[in-house]
Amino acid sequence: MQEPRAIAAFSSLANQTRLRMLKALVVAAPDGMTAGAVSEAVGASPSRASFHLAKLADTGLVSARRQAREIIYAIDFAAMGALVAFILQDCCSNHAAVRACCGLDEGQSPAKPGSQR
Amino acid sequence: MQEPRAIAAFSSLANQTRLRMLKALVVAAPDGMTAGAVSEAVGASPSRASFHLAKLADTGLVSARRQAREIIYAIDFAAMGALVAFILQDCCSNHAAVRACCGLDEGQSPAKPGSQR
DNA sequence: CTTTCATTTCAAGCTATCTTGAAATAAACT
DNA sequence: AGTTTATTTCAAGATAGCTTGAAATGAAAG
Repeated sequence: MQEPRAIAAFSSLANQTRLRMLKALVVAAPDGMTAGAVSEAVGASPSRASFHLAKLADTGLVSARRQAREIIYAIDFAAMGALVAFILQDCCSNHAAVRACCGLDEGQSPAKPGSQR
Repeated sequence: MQEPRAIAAFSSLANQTRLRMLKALVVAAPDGMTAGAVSEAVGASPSRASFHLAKLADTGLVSARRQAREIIYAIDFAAMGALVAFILQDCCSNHAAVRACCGLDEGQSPAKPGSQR
């Protein structure tokens, strides 16, 4: 991931509505949600939801596909992973302190409670 | 890390000048750099550099301390790590696909070349 | 106590982003 | 063809963020 795309991705995440959309889409993964469902989930008008979903799709953090009358948005975990990799590698030069702070490098289990930090 | 702080942090990273400052500060870690040095490193006027450094400091991604006439900025790796943790845990619910995409969960060595991805 | 150096603060103008509601598109159904 | 449902696009106004250069602060040195 290059700098311009990373900046666009960070910009996408720097908004409450979009962050909440993303969280809803994580819960709904890998199936995704219709634009209307996302709109309801975050309490935004259809037009406003469309605006923010378009931004998330532009940056590649989510994908969009039409299914009959509905448009289904789904999170792209690979893109999210690439963004994390950008922070870790490009920004922080793989500095151990950064990796340590997010509970990595000490075991493989993704969600072991209490083991992070 | 809570949502508002994460949003502010993403906002900080969503800017070329600040991203480059951060990279310079990673290289200069853990000592840090004077505001003037950062200013030169990214090719920004003192006033512009001060504006962006203040933003980075506000969000806690960098720290500032006065040393005689100079002000020394240093990256806060813990804060960077907390932001990565926010993406991984709060945003992505520790989804394995995200962790996999950044070369984690397959070995502990932080910077082993060729082993990531 | 004035000068010098490093940095910040301020005010102005500019650009980008967000919100709102109305109108347009797209697909299915009658 | 006309209607309904789902979503996007558009235009307008509001808010936030960026850049610039000048003025102000803070700290050391003569």
